[in-house]
Amino acid sequence: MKIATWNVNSVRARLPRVLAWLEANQPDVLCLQETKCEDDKFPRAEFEELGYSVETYGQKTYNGVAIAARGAIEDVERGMPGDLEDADARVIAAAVGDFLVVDVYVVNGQEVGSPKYAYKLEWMGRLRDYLAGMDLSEKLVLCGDFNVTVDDRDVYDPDKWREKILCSTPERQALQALSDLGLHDAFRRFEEGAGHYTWWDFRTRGFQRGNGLRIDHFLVSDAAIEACTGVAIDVEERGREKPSDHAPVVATFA
DNA sequence: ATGGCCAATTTTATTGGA
Repeated sequence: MKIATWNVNSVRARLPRVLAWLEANQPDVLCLQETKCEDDKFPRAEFEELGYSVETYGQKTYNGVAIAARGAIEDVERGMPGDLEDADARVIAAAVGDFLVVDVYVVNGQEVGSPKYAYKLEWMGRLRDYLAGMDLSEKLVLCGDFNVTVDDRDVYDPDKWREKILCSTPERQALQALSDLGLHDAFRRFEEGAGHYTWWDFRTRGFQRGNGLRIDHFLVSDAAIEACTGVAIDVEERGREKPSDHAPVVATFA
């Protein structure tokens, strides 16, 4: 079972890239973030032509998540408890085979101390409560764009980013609270070194300079980590024409 | 120290991203 996560930064703008990537990599499941389109505008037919069914939870312009899978996608849940009527489309959960997949696009937070930062921490707290209600004895895979680095190994210049957005202690604690439920950072099971990133800023030409952050993660249950045989960041995809600012990340399970 | 790029909509600016 190969499960991928990718913040595509608009599924319509990225469609040729996404379809080519699916054909080349053949994951069983692809979790998308920042689809940036309403469900009836999602390019569903193009995914289906490649043999993928799709469940979407989108909105106009911002946010938006979707799960594409070769097999049946069952028990789909959109949003989470505590969401308001017009809540951001940031989480979709479903069963695929014997895996429970939870696809998230965590709030960015803009700047430490800002109203959006407070919203980020509140949202992550609710995500924790939502997950606490799930069956964590199952093979549960929580993946997506968390907009938080786990520790300084995930940051190209930790001193520059000290207590800044994506790296602040409260954000890392909110992420740790998810791990404390019994979820494991699958990437770190296989790689302990620094310098492995999943996002590079367009504005600073971060990719060309090697300035990135690791903010896209797989947090998986005991049963899932036991089955996990590897996690790979597709850095090459980030270097192609008209890329997303995030690279796809692929977790493989026996 | 700052800004750079990219996408969508409110489009010839603005907002948000991280």
